[in-house]
This record gives sequence, C-alpha cells and structure tokens, in this order.
Amino acid sequence: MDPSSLDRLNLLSFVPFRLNRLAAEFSNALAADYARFGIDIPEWRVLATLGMHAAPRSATYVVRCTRTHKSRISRAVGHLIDLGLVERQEAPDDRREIMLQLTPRGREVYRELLPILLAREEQLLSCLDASQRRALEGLLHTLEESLGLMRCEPD
Amino acid sequence: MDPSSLDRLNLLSFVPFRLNRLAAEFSNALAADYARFGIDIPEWRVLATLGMHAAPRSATYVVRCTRTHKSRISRAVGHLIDLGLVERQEAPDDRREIMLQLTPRGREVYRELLPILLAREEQLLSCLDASQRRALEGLLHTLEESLGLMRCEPD
DNA sequence: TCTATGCGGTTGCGTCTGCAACGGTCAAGG
DNA sequence: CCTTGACCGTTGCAGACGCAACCGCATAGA
Repeated sequence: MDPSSLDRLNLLSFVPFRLNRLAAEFSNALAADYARFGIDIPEWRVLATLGMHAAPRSATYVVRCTRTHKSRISRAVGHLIDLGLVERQEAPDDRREIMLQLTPRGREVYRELLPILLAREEQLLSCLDASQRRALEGLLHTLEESLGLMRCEPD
Repeated sequence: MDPSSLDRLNLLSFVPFRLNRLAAEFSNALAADYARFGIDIPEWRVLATLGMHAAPRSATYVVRCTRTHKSRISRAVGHLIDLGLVERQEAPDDRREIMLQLTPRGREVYRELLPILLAREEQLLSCLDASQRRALEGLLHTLEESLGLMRCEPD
C-alpha cells in the first residue's frame, strides 16, 4: 500500500490518516445540514436509528448499532427529548430498559432531513462513476466485515 | 449508493457514517501503538510530517499538510517539545515563523514507530487482496482530489 | 428469601477540542 | 516614516468527550 521507502513515510499515503481525514471532511460537509435542525452528529445517529425502524428501540440498541459510546448516546437522547423529537417509555417487561421512539415531530424532522443528507452524500460521491461506487461499496463492506462492524440486532 | 427507500435510511448504508466509523476503528487500533511512546494522534501527525522531510518545516506547513486545526498542532508541538522529540528555531528571514525539526531522539522514535504503524496498517488491510488494495488506493485518491485534499507544499 | 452478580442508563470529573481573540511581525501604500 | 491589513502562532474559554463510578433493577444460586 505504501510506495515510499521504509524509513520515510509519506503521511499522504498512510491509509489510516487518509481515512481519518476523509471522514472528517464528510462530517464537516454534513454538519451544516444537521445544524439547521439544531442537532449534531450523535443526535443524528439516534434519529436515524430510530427512524429506520417502526418499533421503539432501547438506548443499548442504538449504542450497538452506531458503535457510539453510551454516554454520548445518553446525552444525545436527552437533547433530542428537550427538542421534543424523541420520547422515552419504560419497557413493560424490564424496567431497566427505556424504549425510545420518535415523536410525530421527530419523524417529521427525520423525513425532512433525510433527502438533504442523501443529496449531500450524492454530492460528495459525485466524483465517482457507477462502477467506482460499486467498488467502494464492496471495499467498505469487506473492511467492515473484517472489523466486525456489521452486527446489528434484527428488526 | 443507497439501496433502501427514500423515506427510510439504513444508517449502515450511509457512506458518511460508514467512513466515520471505519476511520474511528482504524484510529483506535493505532492508538495503542502511539501510546507506547507517550504521544497521541495529532502528535504523531506532527512527527510524521517532520520525519517525512530532511529540512525543518513551519507549524503552518504541518497544519496545511495534515488538515488539522492550528491550535491542535500548536499544542501537539508543545507536548513534543516537552518530550524532547522536537525543537523550535526562529526562521531567520521571518520572525513570525517558527521552524520545527525533529531532535535526534525524535528521529529515533520516528524510526522505531514507523514499522510498527505500517505493520498495523497492513493488519487492518489484510482482508483485501492486491487488486482490492489498488482499487482502494484509486478511490481514496479520486475522493481526495475531488475534495481538494491533495495540496501540500513542495519540498 | 437473601445475596451476589450483571445489565441498562445516567452523571461527575478531568481532559481535550475548536473557536475566537490576541500579541507580535511583516509588507504595501500613502 | 507611519498606517493598514495580513499573517504566524499561542491561549482563554466554553462546550463536548470518554472513562469510571454509580443507581436501580433483574436474574441466578444458595
């Protein structure tokens, strides 16, 4: 992967660095879209995870699904509740679990935000043609599999 | 890119999220390697940027090259100086600029750390065969070009 | 039943981050 | 020469972060 010699590393050819930088660039590009709705990245992740399913989910599910630290999820949920986009309800069978679901307003925001984010994704990937996108898809999948990132509870 | 419908997004197929998660996973895997030398990611970036060149570089150069915020670079440099790995010297022609270079000990650490990090990169990419790696290389390059991430001052 | 262990979720705390403001320096123009 | 604006790098500050400790609850075993 690294074309340079062994005692001189070109940072620009170091994949971890490049991935990090690329991801930061993508995040930055999306930040403005989130901000219009008063939410940030972890909050969007909660919104997206809940919006993905019809039935309520626990915070732990969101944690596993997004691979985000539970304290971050907890605070993000708190903020979303303050905004009136999410509501908690105790699970009937286990009072430790707190099921989370979007409020009508939360689902509205989700529906409004979704096409904006997909358009932004499209813009960021517009430099790739169809076959390159398939290749990217395959590579991401292979890497995710290898790192054990694909597990997510069934619906 | 997104196989799901337009009113339901599967977070797991959203490229910005996947990139972010993948990058975090890579960073985490490398963190332990840095830590053995008492440094973290931004400090490694400074070390790598200075190690890449024979001649001293300004902090602004490191900022441009790594696309890291200047306050972060400033503090990383401060720490590296405390550790005795980097030294400052005023530029003779412009007293605003402060040229940075590795100390002998800094270069030693760089040489020691480099193969460790390359091995870690190799491990993370071990799930990809040669042609997949070429594809990844190409995709990263295309995306970086498109986002204007490739510019870095000449030597 | 009582105790021990583990889980779901929250929170206090020390740390790190990015922003914006600043001090010091240079270069251009009157 | 002086003023203006730009630039380099640092730092104060407010907010965000992850860790670890914690609370309440559930489950298993004596």
